[in-house]
Amino acid sequence: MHLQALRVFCDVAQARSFSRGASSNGITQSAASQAVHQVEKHLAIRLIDRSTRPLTLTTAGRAFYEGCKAVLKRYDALEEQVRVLHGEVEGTVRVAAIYSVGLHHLPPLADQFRREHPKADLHIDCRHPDRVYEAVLADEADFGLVSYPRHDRHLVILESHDDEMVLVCPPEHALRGTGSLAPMRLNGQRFVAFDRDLAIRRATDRYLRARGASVRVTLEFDNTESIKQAVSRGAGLAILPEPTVRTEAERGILIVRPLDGDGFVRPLAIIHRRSKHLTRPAASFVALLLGRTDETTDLPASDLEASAIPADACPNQGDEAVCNSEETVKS
Amino acid sequence: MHLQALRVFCDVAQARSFSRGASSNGITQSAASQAVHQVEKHLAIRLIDRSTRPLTLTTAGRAFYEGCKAVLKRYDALEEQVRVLHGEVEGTVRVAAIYSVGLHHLPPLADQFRREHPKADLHIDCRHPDRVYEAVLADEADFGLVSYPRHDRHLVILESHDDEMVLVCPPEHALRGTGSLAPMRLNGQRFVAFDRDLAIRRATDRYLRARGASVRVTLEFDNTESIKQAVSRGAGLAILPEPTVRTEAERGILIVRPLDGDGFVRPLAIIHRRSKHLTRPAASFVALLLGRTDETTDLPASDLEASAIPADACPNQGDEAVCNSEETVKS
DNA sequence: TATTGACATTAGAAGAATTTATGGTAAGCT
DNA sequence: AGCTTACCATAAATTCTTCTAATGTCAATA
Repeated sequence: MHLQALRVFCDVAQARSFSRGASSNGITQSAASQAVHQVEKHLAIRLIDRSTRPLTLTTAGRAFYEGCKAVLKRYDALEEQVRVLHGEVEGTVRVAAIYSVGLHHLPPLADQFRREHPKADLHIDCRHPDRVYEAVLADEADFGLVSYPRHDRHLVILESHDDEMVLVCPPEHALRGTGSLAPMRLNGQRFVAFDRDLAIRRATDRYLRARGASVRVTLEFDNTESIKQAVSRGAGLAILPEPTVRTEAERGILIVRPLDGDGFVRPLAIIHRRSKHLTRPAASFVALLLGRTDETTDLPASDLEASAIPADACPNQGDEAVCNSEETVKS
Repeated sequence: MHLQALRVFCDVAQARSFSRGASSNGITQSAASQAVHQVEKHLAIRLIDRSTRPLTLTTAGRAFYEGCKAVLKRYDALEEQVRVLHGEVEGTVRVAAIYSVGLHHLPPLADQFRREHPKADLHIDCRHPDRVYEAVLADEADFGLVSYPRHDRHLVILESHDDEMVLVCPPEHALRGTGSLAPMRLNGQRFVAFDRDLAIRRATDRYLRARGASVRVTLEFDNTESIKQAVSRGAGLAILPEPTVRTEAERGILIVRPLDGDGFVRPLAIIHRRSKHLTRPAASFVALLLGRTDETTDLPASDLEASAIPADACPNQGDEAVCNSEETVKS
């Protein structure tokens, strides 16, 4: 039995999808299908019911999924432990991240990584998404953190988790309030949006159009920070990844409301060059990002008592940089 | 990473030998060497120090070994749990075992198996070693339990644990006593031995000869039970596998003394046809024999509170059947 | 009913694991 | 020391796997 196959099964089970489970592991849907079939054949037990449309786990599948998750976590923690014990994780890690990820997702994980691997040198560059791809392809970064990953023959894409997209408005706005909001109610509102050439903008437009909400885009930026600033100054509403506005929501600077219905999310991914193997410390950091490190391990909890270790995993990506003019989206 | 590779590493580490570790997994020494190299390469850490003769584990190797053992145990328990949950372990298991194993090693394990898999039908046939091979080759048994396994193109050999060989004498004998005994002191003694065509006899002769003990063989049998009987009646001394004389030792019927120095052991093995895949219940029983089932699992300890579950693993094999005449072995 | 999205299946190519055969080295023996 | 034995590494050839790419099939939905 291949550990990789178990990993694929777990990711498929968690994502409730072969395609997404495959992406998380940087393989094709076909390979994931075959891998899971292999596991099922080995056990001679059907683990997944494919006859329904999002797939569901059988009873045995659920049990195996839970157990597998635990086994894999234990094994990953073991590898990490042995490496640390051997003082193996040293060297430089160069990460290229889109602004929002670098600002909001990475800091706590970077801290944890630096604590656990004092000998490793972690460099994080925050850039425009296009520059992230360039940096990875040019081998100026060991790997990159992006959202809405673009496929490229020279890249391997490891899909990470999704950020929930939420409505953001100023505290005095008519739509302030609590609880979730029907997307339709955004019809006719003024909006601050991402640049039109960013994937997140296209996804947002598609989302609003599909739900019959036509908004007037009054400002465009290529980064979340500028959008938040504009929103807080009353330039309009915005739809942003939840982690990027958590602080402002807690402080009452901005009002944040979830959107009704099926989650509108921003998929985050790790990208790296297909040919190149990750260095040891880079692999360790990727494992941390993918939540493959056991934060709740029962090993001697040596040196991390004071700090809050984030319970959820990894990286996500925003888009960012310049301010444009006004425009109406036929949503 | 292949679970099989981790298993090989663990067996190699435990056996302190690549060859034996390989045998435990039914692969060649070369394959074991390459598998361990692969693990080391993956971790980029040396786990085993080969420069010394029984090989030793490095510090990292020890840590990884302990962790691996736990992970594998957890995984094996998981597979078993899922199978039981799915009611998969049913059908007939036909085991062919040499007399001593069938009498002394199997009973508690058979009980445990029947308890855990009520739907499975377990048949155990105790036979002369040659008949065990015949039964397995003729597909009359799913697998066989033998000692001193013979290689055969059509068989896969899974080496199990070793039985310690001990000196057995009647309570009134001059060599009675406690503590271990120097083999040399057996020089000139009368002996009850196994048949000359049994591997265990040849191993015993070789052992005694190498240590300069020449004994007079007065009786020969092809099974341990007859030898014990003869010894208790004063026909001479014998060297037998420890588990086969434990009861008599406890009851004071026979005196049992370990032999000095490096262990003289009887290697036990599971044999099965190379081509044929084991049935599900057969595979479960083999897993139990190989100690790959987690007796100390923290799963709901359902129904096994009253019985003593043996802490050590599996099968072993004796040799047996007819009585011969007298003879002196130039040891 | 046609469409879309998602999984299965197949074939061929690339890659990995295993065996056989061989060579080198440590331990123990004479 | 020199020999012998046991043991592990390595190379080469073979056999098995696993991957991707292309295509087929089916459930959910408009």
